[in-house]
Amino acid sequence: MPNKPGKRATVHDIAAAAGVSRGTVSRVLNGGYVSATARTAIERAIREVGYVPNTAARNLVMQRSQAIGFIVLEPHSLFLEDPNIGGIMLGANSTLSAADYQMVNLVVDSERDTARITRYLSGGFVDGAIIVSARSHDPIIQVVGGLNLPSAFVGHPRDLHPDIPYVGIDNLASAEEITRRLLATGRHRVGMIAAAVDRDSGADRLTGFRRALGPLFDETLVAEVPLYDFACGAKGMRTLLERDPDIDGVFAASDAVAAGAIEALREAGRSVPGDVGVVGFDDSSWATRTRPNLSTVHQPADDIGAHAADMVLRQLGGEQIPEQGLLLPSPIVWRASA
Amino acid sequence: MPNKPGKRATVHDIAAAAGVSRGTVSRVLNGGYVSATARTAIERAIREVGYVPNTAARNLVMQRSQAIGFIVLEPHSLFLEDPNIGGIMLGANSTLSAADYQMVNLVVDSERDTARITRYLSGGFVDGAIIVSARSHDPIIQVVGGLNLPSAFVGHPRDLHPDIPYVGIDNLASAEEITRRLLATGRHRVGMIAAAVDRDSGADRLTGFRRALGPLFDETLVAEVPLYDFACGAKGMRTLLERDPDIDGVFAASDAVAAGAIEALREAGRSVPGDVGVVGFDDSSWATRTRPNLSTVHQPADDIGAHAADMVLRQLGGEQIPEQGLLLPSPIVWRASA
DNA sequence: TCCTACTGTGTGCACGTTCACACATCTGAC
DNA sequence: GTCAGATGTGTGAACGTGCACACAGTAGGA
Repeated sequence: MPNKPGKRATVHDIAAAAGVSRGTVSRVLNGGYVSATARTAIERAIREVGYVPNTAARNLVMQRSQAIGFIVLEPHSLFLEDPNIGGIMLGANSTLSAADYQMVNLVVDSERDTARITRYLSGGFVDGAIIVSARSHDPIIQVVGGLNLPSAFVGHPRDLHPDIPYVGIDNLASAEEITRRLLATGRHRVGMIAAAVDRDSGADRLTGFRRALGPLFDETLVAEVPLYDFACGAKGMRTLLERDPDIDGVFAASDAVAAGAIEALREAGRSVPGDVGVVGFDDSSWATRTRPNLSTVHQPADDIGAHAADMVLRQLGGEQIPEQGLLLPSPIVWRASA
Repeated sequence: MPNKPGKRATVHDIAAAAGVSRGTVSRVLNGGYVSATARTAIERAIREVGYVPNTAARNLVMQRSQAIGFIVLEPHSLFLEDPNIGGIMLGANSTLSAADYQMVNLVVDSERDTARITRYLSGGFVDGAIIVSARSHDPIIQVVGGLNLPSAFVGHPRDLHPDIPYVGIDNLASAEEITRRLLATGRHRVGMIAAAVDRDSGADRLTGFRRALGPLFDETLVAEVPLYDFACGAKGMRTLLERDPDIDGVFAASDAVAAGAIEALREAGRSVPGDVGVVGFDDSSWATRTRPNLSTVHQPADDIGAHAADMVLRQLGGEQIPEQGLLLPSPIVWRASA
């Protein structure tokens, strides 16, 4: 039972137990010249007493907090809906905790909280930050650029400061590729349900779709909806069917949107993939919930989080990140919906 | 620009700026006798310099970490799937951060990590803990009971230490109630897809179902499946249809299970709610994704998290929690699936 | 006048750690 | 035999804060 309610062992205690001074104990903990005999005696004492260094004391003298902020710029409700954020969080968390860093969550609901974040970021509460869901022209980008805080963005807003690294996937190329795959199945009237085009991911997916179609691109076959969700997907699909009943292929901006589209198609008496081929994006849990299962773009959320954490950690280690950003591979997963 | 890269203002700086001593500054920060003139001068200095107290130094002298552990005893994959954990986390996080506490996430994948958690909990890294998803006979229960750490459980395993408070919902009563509602729609052959009966929530929901049926209870109309998920729901439904093709009502242990059941019913050519009435549990995002939308039990995840955090906070404030546990209301949401 | 109570302020110490420095010992080379 | 370099160890100072204590001034009552 190493746990005595009132007191915790300190370096002094184990120094006394091992018959050495505090300095030597500190050296076996942090590296330095220590004799073999002293080292073993100290290690034994540490084990016996169950000593764990006091984080607060260490942080105080080292002038750091050993914490990384995980800042999500989304309303609470979207935070829960988004199939990727959870994975990104988990990926970042395991990388961070392996390096003995704590992850501090900060969900920012209102855009006007920028002042509060700034104070938090510059207040020494965190040694670094991972910022998720920032959009182009988000004031947070300027703030983080001005601060000298090791940080990484998940996703890549256009106007990112050149010194701040980002990690994400190539939404544009992936959208283009999956649209091509859809066209290759012999479809002739292919439309898109574009969601959240005010966000970089949404805009990129639309641009990718446009590129894949090239001269065949037809403005009327794009239905824009505000959110990446089921209801918007159903609404978007109804709009497309209205505009062109002969539509035979749909690229949905996310799996949730695709699920909504499939529902609307079923209601309209169309079969999937018989009458209409549908592809999604994200490879979230939606993809295997729909019937038929979705053909989609796999988004490696876990890896994205891990890499973002790694980038922050490397900067903390004094390293200058050479590449400006990192785009992880996002392979196409071809299932039955197209 | 209060942010000078190298240096941060300390109590000394603002004491000098205001023409008083450190002690007086500390008193305006933490309460005590301070003259009006001194107070205004100090407050002005604090504002001008943008002073924020150093957390590490404060924690060191106060002998605390100002952090609360949020411990989830689930594999990573289940953590993402579970529709409630995200909400609980968010609820706990906002209550905690309002009280200036940090939330430290700890997802424990393997059950054998108990030693690591014990070390963490007793190591002074956290001042308290919120523990989610513990099951009866989980060793963590004994550990936390032995430690003298302010904590709260989400859910209520049978063998909980009497001093440790819990917060959750009454799975048994709610299951009983929604089954009664289902029976009241005129169904005569009502079955259940029971999931995760090795967990307290799963076992309670089954017991509630049994109670509602009373003497009508028929063992053959219960299909047990391992997980609260879509695939298990579909499988469970097929089993039930096989055992009794005349089944006309189903209580699914969760919304995901219900969604799977609806899918299986559709494949078998049954209409919902025409041929078979289906009810779920959780009121998660699944509930409005299925067609028809699910009648289900609303689980107030956000409130659960907030209350758990509050319980820990109150213990930290020296309060002895009088009630042993708290069961939050979980109202029935009646939609179209039954 | 003296004692007590209250308000207000400054100072020293402690919290547990790391780091720089001083000091000690041992080796080998000139 | 001395000097240089490597290896090993102890000590003091500092990190920034809160708290206990000492002290000063004021007011009121006996």
